[in-house]
Order: sequence, then structure tokens, then C-alpha cells
Amino acid sequence: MAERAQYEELVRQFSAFGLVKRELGRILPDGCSHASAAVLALLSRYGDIRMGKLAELLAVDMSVISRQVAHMAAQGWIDRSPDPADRRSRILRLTPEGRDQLDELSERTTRLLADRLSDWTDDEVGRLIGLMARLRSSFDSTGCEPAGLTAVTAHRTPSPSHPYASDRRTDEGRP
Amino acid sequence: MAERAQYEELVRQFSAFGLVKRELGRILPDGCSHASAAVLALLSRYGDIRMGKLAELLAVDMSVISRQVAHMAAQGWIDRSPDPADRRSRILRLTPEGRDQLDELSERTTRLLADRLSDWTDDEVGRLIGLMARLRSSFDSTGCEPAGLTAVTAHRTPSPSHPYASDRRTDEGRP
DNA sequence: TATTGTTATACTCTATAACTATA
DNA sequence: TATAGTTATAGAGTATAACAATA
Repeated sequence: MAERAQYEELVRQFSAFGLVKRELGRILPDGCSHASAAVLALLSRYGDIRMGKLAELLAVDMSVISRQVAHMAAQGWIDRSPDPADRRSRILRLTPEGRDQLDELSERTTRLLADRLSDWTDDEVGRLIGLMARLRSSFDSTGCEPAGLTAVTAHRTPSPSHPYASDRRTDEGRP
Repeated sequence: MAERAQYEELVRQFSAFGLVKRELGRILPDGCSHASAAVLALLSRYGDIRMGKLAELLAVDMSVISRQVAHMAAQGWIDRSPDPADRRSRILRLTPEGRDQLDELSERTTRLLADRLSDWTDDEVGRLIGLMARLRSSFDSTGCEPAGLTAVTAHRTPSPSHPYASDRRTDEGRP
């Protein structure tokens, strides 16, 4: 259990993280926002999924996904076909254009990170990935671990790949 | 130097971090956004500073600070007095109400983090702080920038007083 | 009635550009 | 001319609430 000063410093790092996100945002291709990039990556990883599932994976409201996905469909990056089994739902699928976009995205972010983190070791990057994954998992009330490498093969399973999964439901500390 | 797959995973963790930020945002007091909280913390740490300095510390455009600070002054949390030495400038100072607000803020975030990170050790939290500090530093201090990227003014900051300070250009965060 | 998704509205954060007032 | 700050505008991300279609 950490102390108050440490938590305050952690929060400060959280807010400073905005700079990193903004820098990454500057290299995004036209029409492709952070959110679009995240959706492309998830579709590539999980295959054809429904909007609700996507909202769950990204931990945002479905209205957010709905608008986002509409934009991406207009760009030609994804298909939205009605689910034959439940006509309220729509199945999302990456188009070839979507894959191209994802490749371009991956190319650009890799180049930027390789430059900025050129003095980081493989191991250090791995540690940051691990800690951020665990942080997210500590904050995720669903117990799932949607976007982490540690859960690549198992987004439905209760994250067996690390010993820190949290199923706590307490709302302590919330208004 | 890490590999492409690792960089891609890192970017995924970055986007997943949004959830953490949103959760933290939910406990903020009325009228006090993430941005306000960050400004309060910086004013408390650095004392009376000018708007430009604040913009530099937060790595955002001054127009952003201007609006933010206007809101905070309206709330009574900060004073904006003209700088006698340069009447174009304004010196920002925390009011007693601003301190109270910061205390309340600190109380709430500490409670939330203590709950969510209850199974993290002191050392683990410290490692995350160190790695995020280094990440930030890697993104605002690089001499060579990839084509098409806007330079972010590198800044030197005074050494803060506690052991988890973030702005130093040290090897903190490295093993 | 409950669930899936859509749309409308509002609020925050951010950057650019045009503006002012000093220097 | 150059700098410190302000304001207007635009765009992205998010949440809530009202709504439609289907289960």
C-alpha cells in the first residue's frame, strides 16, 4: 500500500501523459483519429464483432462507438452488416481498405516510438506495458482485460495470465 | 531497442489508459476538471508563476491556459496580478480557497487510488511513476524529431521536493 | 419489457489564428 | 518588430437522454 504523496505524484504523471498522447495524435493519417485507430486495432485482433462488444472492449458508451463507427464506415474502413441472428445488432468487419489504414498507422506509430524511445531497452518497454496493463485492469470493473497483450488469447477469461486481476466492486472513494 | 509488435502493444496500452483517466474524472469536485486540478497542483508546487510558464509546464498552448485560468479565477481559486516588472504578464497565485480545493482533490484521488491500487506495492507504484516520468521525458526532450512533427519546447524544471518528482532529466525509471 | 443501436445535445480539452497591450 | 496574454472558432472525445427497431 502506497502513501498519499506517492498517489499524488502518480496522478501528476497521469496528467502529464497528455503530452504523449498529443504527440502521437500528430502523426495520425487524415481522417483517422486515436479512436479510429483503436477500433481498427481491435477489429483486427478480435475479428468480426458487434458494436456492443466494441463499446465494452473500449470501455466507453455505445453512443460513442456508434458515431465513431459511422465515420469509419463512411471512410470505407469497416463494414456494418446486420446480424442474421439478431437483427437489432450489426456485425463489424474490417475492409481491405481498413487493413491498409491499420498498416499505415502501425508503420507511423512504430517509427515515432522507435525514435522517441530509442534509448529504452526492450525490457523497459515491456515493463511499462505490463504496469499499464495492470493499471487498467485495476480500474476495470468488468474484470476483463480487453486491450492487453497479456490477454491476447483470452479476452473472455478472467485474465489468468497475471496474478493481479481484481474483481472488486467497491465504490469506496466515489461520490 | 524494442520491436514493432512491442510498440504496437504499447500504443494499445496508451489508448486503454483513457479508462483510467475517465474514472479519475468522475470523482472530481464540481467545476473542477482534470485541467484545473493540474493547474492547482502546479501552482502549489512551483509557487507564483506566469501564464507562459504554466503553459510550458503543461506542454499546452497558452490559449488553453488562458481560458483555464480565467475559469479558475472566476471560481476564486487563483489570483491573477499584473507583473510589475512586465505589465504584459500576469502572476498566478493560489488563493486560500484554491488550497482548500487542492486538499479536497488530493483527498478524493488518494481515496480512489488507495482503493483501486490496494493490491499494488509501494515499489510497484513507484516503478510506474518512474516509467511514466521517463516516457514523458522521452517525448519532450528529444533533439531529433521525425519529419512532420512539431517540436515541443523542451523545458527545464526546478527539482521538486519529494522523492517521486517527475521533471528531472535523470535516469529515474530505469532499473 | 428489455436490449441494440442511433441521434441530439452539452461539456471538456486542444490548436490555430486574429487581436490587444505592452516591450 | 517581438512577446504575453486574450478571444473566437473549430474539431475530437465523452456522457446523458430520448428515440427506433427488434427481441
